[in-house]
Amino acid sequence: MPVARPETSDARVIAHVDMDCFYVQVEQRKQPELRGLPTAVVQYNEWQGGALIAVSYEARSCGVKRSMRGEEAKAACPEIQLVQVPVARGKADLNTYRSAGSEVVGTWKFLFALIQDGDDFKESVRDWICRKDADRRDKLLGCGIIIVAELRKQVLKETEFSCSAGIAHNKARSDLMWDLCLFVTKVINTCFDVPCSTWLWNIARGISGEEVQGRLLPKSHGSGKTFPGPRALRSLSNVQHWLNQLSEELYERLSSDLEQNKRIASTLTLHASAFRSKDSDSQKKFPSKSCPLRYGVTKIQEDAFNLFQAALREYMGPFGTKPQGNKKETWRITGLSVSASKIVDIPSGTSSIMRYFQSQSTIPSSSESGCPQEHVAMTPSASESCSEQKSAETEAAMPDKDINITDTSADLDNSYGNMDIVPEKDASCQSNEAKEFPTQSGTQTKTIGRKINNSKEKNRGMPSIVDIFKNYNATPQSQQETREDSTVSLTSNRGNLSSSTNHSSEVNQEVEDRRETEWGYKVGEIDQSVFDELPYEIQREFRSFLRPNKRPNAGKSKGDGSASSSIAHYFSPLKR
DNA sequence: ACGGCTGGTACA
DNA sequence: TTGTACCAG
Repeated sequence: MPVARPETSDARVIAHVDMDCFYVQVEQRKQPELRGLPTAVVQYNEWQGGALIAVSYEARSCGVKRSMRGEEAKAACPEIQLVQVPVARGKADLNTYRSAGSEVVGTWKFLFALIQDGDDFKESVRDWICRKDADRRDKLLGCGIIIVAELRKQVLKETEFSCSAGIAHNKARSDLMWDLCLFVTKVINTCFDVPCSTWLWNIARGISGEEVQGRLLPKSHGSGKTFPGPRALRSLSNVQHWLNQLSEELYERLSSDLEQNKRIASTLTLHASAFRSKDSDSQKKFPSKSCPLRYGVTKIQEDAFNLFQAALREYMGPFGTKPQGNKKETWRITGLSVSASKIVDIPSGTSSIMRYFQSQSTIPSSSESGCPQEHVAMTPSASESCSEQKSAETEAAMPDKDINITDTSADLDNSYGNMDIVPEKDASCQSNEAKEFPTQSGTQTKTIGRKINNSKEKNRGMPSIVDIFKNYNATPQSQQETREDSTVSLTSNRGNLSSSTNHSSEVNQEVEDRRETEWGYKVGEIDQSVFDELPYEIQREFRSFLRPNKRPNAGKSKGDGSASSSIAHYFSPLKR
């Protein structure tokens, strides 16, 4: 983080949008009678009422906090409504919240529609962006404000979820930081090196050129569970049971990702936490282990268990293997998690997944360690790490032979669907595909990686929100004559979504009634409902752009109107 | 060794 | 590349 990037002269507009106590909102949408009540989402409830993981604003005002247990929350706020996270496979199941999150992201498509009509948008902002009577940077913020106001309204309309947002010229917050500024100035020379000092100095003043990294999808998936106190696992078979559960969930999510996003993960990692009951360094960390990820439930289960055993041996050192070594030097597992990472796009286009895999398939280098699947049956000592089995790397991006489909007309979904159903046998090393590519595994693996990366370039789906703002250029021109050039450009070479407008939501019906177009308006025609959402000082600013002689409506907004700067703005939760 | 589960970054 | 540590919500 301490990369002191200079702020560019080019003004940016950066918005931070944050879903309000999201899990609570998801539950309240499911049970509307909970709306407006102090509510919290709780994970498990057997021990002290479970752990709070989301707290509604009403409950927060009673002093309920996220780290509390359910019973604590009841004590602080007796009328609080506690909703439990679903449980699947004996563990918390967050999938409803994940898909609700995807819903939210899905609503952003209206922004891309906006981009498609970029010319209209340019036209509409041109008039005011060039005006002389306000600071250009503030005008840019104003533009961002409108976009974000629309976005929040759209999210609310399509999902019923409210969100809050902040807008600034950079990623660092730049207001309400005076104390920090003073503090930093005080300590800046005490204990920081030069790069760190300059970073601190700038951040405290809201100066940052750090860029926004755009991404719509997660970089990894994980499934984990803790086994606190007396629940700690003490037998291999119990560990295996839980690894099976976790692996199932992980595979389910990998499958969804493959189906919905056409992505595959290539690395499987096992994390565990443990302690040793008797003496010595019981602080010792349980090592993480990873290996190439092979698609298939039982494959992930097997690999995860093998990784665990390899890690366990390392953890226990000489004691673990020999029961007679030291009496009762035994382990307890207090946490397990399996995760999948290094997720890459696969080409969608016309080819099926299978065709892709087949074209990429390589021999799993029987030269060295034989069939890559052998480790499944290996004893712990013999399997000393899947990760050392280079041959298995090529397996990473390749589903089992037994799910390969010779019918090349098979489409993505069908071939993927078979993965789950077909019983997994050890794939032999003599598959036809394998023999076609007698290359060294390492080389081949790199090739796969490269191809996948290339495919990423041409195969991205929707543009990210960052792409939007990247192309959001306003050229600082000396007005008047150069008016043609002083436009806000909102274009994308990728956007290809249709711009349909949904007028059916009853929630915002009265809003819709007042509102005809998405983005065709001029500033003077800004949707009143959007306008009303703006902080008071921003409304005033806008009015000064538009009707310099008119006085703003007083008392419309909760703001006190005293703020003189619009450097950073914050929107309160949108009312339903 | 109850702040669970999930995801991210930075670093060696 | 793998493994570790730490952070945030």
